[in-house]
Amino acid sequence: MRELGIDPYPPHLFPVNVTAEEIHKQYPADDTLFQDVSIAGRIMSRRIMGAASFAELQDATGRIQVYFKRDEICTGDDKSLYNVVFKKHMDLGDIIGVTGRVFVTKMGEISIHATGLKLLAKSLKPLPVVKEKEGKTWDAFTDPEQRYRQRYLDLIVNPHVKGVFEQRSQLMQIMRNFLSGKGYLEVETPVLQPLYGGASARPFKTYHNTLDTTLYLRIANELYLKRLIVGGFDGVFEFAKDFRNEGMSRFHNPEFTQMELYVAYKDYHWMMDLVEEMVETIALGIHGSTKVEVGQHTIDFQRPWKRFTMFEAIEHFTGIDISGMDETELRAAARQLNISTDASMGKGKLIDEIFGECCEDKLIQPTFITDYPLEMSPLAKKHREHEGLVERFEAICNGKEICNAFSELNDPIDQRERFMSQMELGKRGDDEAMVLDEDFLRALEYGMPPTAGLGIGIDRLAMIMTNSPSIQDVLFFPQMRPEKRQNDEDSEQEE
RNA sequence: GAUUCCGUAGCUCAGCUGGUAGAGCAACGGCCUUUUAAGCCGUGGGUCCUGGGUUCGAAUCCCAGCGGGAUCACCA
Repeated sequence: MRELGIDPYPPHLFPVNVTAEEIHKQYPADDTLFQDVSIAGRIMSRRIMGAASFAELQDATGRIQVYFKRDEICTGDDKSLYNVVFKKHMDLGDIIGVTGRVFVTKMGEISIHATGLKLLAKSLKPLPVVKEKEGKTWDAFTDPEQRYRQRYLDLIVNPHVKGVFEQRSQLMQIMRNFLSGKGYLEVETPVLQPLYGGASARPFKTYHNTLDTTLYLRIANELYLKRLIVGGFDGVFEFAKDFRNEGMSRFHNPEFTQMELYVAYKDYHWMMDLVEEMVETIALGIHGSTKVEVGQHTIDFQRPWKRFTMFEAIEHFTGIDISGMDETELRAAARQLNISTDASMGKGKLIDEIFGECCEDKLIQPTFITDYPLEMSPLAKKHREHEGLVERFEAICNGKEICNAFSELNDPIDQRERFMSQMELGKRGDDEAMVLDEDFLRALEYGMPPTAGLGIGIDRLAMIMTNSPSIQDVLFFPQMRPEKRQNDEDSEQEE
């Protein structure tokens, strides 16, 4: 092509003045429009019939057909632009710029009658060709490994994939507007932390050369946001990438996004109202309805959501009232429900286990589960009425937790004791136990107002809102094993 | 981490109980001035994931490894 004097990667801008979507929306309702268009995109299909051809052009908004006629794009005697450049040297996947006018073909398809054609970027690799007609699809690009590893290809070839990510972006935008609109401040806190905290998980560990110190990638930002509440902000939130060095599944990626929110002078009842309102707003914003199709179910986010205490939920699904049981009785109840237990499990763990086995996956419609065992929640405030419980709730939806929240523990003495018992667990070999954060305790000692806190899994919520069965479908680049072991010897030598 | 299924052309797949590879689309060469999964004629294209083993002979059987999916465990 270079021999023909054509730069396959020209440097100049191409003056686009219209998108495929705009044309489809406004034409032919007003057929005086679009008589001098300039549009750019990728060639997705081509049908050549001698001196005339049709091609489908895909831009960021969609596809539009382009009609090329030899004598229209080559007005002089030199027909090589059509005969040689277009027919021989252009391929599916090439990015081109087209000028022309919009018209409707005999077959009734809105198309662009091209008067000019320019190659903007050559594609050297063949594109998977997906064809569709009447709902049937040929040669779909479906291999999950290739779709995730080469997301760019997936996005080119599978248009609905873009829609999923647009909805994810919309979700975050709505949430951000919702929270900002209430006057809360969006903040940023450290990803690299000398101590990891705010959740029970194994961290990624790294090292800072100049400081000569170990740092951890955050597993949560909770403790930093609460420091900001101590500092006098009434409401702070952060969309936080968190990192947990744990197993992967269709619900878990090593890095994931959580939105955490802390609001002073509120409690967990207040926070439930906020979550309902916020998620309902998101559903309405994305789908125009509180009802969302998810797999086999229709989930309705209309307020108010059902609220159960954990004990009520267990009684509802198993018929067993465990609220007054001691550890031995709980163990017997678990055995009766075919739940395996081991000696290390305390009362709280047993309750949590029973709930997880018998209730969680049955909760399809959004439901708040409240009042968790104290042992499982070292950062939550003790329940105002019930011994052994904390003021905590989770929202369960489609059988999965979508958020976790509590009245935050602001008693520094109680907090220190909770950390101490976590460290006991750590000594007994629980590698997910929390570590004591002396600076956080110091902050609490200055006094933190009563505060309600929330963590909401953005990826999980996006899965529900976009009807995606796997977290990999709502992450552009889900974590995969490295494709090739390159320079194997080099890396071994570095070790 | 455990179990299980899968890995053949650029894409989607076929290849039965072992005889060293096939289709459609894409590509390449032709014909065709409003087609739409365009069509018609012709051509090329594969370390059958990798490495071992069994065998006269392996894409096929066996073992190990790599990669992926699903389920489970841990967790959000």
